[in-house]
Amino acid sequence: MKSKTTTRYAILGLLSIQPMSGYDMKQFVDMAFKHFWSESYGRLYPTLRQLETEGLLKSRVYRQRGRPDRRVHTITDKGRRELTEWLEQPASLPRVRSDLLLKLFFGHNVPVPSSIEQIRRQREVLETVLKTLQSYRPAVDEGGLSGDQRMFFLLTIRNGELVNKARIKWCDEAIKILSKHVSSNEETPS
Amino acid sequence: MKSKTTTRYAILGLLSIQPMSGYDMKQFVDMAFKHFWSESYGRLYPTLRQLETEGLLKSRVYRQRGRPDRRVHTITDKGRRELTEWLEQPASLPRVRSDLLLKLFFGHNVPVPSSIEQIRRQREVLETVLKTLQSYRPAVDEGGLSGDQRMFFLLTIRNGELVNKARIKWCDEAIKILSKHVSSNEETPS
DNA sequence: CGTGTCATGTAATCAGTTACATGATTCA
DNA sequence: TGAATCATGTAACTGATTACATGACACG
Repeated sequence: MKSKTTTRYAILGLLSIQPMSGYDMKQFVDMAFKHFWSESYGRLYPTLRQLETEGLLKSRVYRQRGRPDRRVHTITDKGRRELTEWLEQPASLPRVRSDLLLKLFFGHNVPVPSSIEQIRRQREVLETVLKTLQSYRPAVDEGGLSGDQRMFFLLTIRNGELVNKARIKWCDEAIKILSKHVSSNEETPS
Repeated sequence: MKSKTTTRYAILGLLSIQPMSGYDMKQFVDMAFKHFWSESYGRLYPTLRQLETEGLLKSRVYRQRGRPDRRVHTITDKGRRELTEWLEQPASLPRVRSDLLLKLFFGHNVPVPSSIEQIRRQREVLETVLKTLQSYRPAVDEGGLSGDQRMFFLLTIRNGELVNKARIKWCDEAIKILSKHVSSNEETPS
């Protein structure tokens, strides 16, 4: 009874690029996939062991001087087959959870400036996210990636750019609308 | 040891609009919050009982002819206080999981037209999501909502519009880039 | 001398979905 | 007659994070 979690395929996908340790994967996901995916050690390591017993990858431990051992994983042919099979399956819609929108929807319970402040804070964070994302571009262009891999990487970055720009634009619109609402209520106080 | 899940506040927020049954909440969330939140009965009903024992809401069962009993919940003052307290806390960034972008990133394992097809399929779904979202606008304008509630509702819809339009725009860009890539490889076959 | 990085892993917990049970009524 | 809607609820499960343990070394 093996459940086919997406973590399995994230791992196999990463190994289809190059051999890696669990630690490497975590670093990579936290950087390159930050705007659309995440993995924790708590899922990564057990899943790696599981994939090895299934024969989808093999691993070897490398001893290092002054550093902990490194277990480097390599994808097998069987692993590649299972990966491409998954890649051909239709993708689902992105799953989104936004407590900001939840809070905004219930904004009638709180002074309007409080909602404005929420959005303003979020806008700031989104701005830094966007900048971080854009800072990867040169590295991707120069880094020793194959032509295809470069293209796919840039496409995911582009997705983050467009979506985050849309979010920021929404913040600006929302702040404007809410601010008008505040000042129009100042003109006619109770 | 009570964990303060967001489901708690989603429930309290809904009850701050009007008294509701668990079933009502599910309907409402599936409609109005679809693009940024979800709740299942499996979490809704137990959390409702929990909130009642904590005194944040009270409930009454209404018998109906030919239909199951309805348990209607009303928020208490204590509930309102806890809700507004949460509303003032800074919101986090939206959590996103997109297996489409994951698959695209690993696209080098699969023929490029397969990736194009993935994006084309997703584009179609996004288009219907967007249309559904926009179809709510008139109902929100006419529906018997207070001025504030109407504004907050429209703001969340607007968010869905902008973000989904950005996603669709990205699909178009990505399809174009990948298609060019395919035809340029046709010109110089191996 | 304390903090951070490298590195793997487990246990506990939290978060969230799915499947099932019940049962009357409405609609095609 | 069979499916869909209304309505509540539980049990089982999957999915995912957090906290902790270990330990050498580098950096300020």
